Amino acid sequence: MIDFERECDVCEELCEHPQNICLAKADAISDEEAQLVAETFKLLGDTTRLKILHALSKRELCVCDIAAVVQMGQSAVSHQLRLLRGSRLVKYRKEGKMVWYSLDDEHISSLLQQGIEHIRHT
Amino acid sequence: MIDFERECDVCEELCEHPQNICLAKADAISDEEAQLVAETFKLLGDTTRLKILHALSKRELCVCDIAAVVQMGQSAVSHQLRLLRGSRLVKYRKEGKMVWYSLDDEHISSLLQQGIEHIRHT
DNA sequence: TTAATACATGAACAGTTATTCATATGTTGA
DNA sequence: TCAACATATGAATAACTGTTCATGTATTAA
Repeated sequence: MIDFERECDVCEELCEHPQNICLAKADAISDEEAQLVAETFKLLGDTTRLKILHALSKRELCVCDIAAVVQMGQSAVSHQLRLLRGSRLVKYRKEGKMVWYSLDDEHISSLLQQGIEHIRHT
Repeated sequence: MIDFERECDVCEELCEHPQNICLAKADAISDEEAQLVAETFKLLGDTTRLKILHALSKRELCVCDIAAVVQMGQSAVSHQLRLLRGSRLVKYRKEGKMVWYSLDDEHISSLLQQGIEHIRHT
């Protein structure tokens, strides 16, 4: 139970609705969490990466196969894979000179699917 | 049933794995869909917008309340709201000189929640 | 060892994006 | 009609992002 009269430091003046603001602040996500979540969504927010992730959600692929599927240069794909690796959205295993990529968990696959469903129902 | 021997136009040379590529191409999302989905995720991929959407997922808020909650200028918030409006992630209703914003559907709220849960389990 | 292959990476560049500032629009109450 | 207020928006700018090109590393086979 929070005493909003005391808790809230922006509860005066103009159009602002103290109660709303205080309540909203009370259950806002932290800056750090917002940052992390945004970072994840940002990675999903690029056509190339989205196609890569979608392809990987179906099967494990090596880099040059990914490049063939998304029709991009190997370098461009490698750069994107580095970002995806960095945020643990994908994992990889080496086999000789090849590297096989796959999604790191099905959580991602589920997010992806939900995004697709969203645009299909709009 | 697809005849991959005939269907696939990139099934030769180097490291590429014809079967994988052809299968992946077969169930790839279209460029247009990928574009749309990416666009949605891109909107979720910014800290300011994410905070706005998260706040709106709890309750309807007017512009200056949003500005107070996310601690941004009114102008910055308005600009972001325009983007969110444009992709129908939020809806609004006017009441006198104020405008009240809320999420357009709970689909968004659910995506948001899933994103938050993702980073909490990593 | 050497050449070929698969992948990674740094630098550079072009395109995009988020914020700020100034100003415009529209509503309300005096 | 005017002043105050809530919101929207155009322009400018700084920061960021994605691709390409050149090159580097590691692995394999000859």
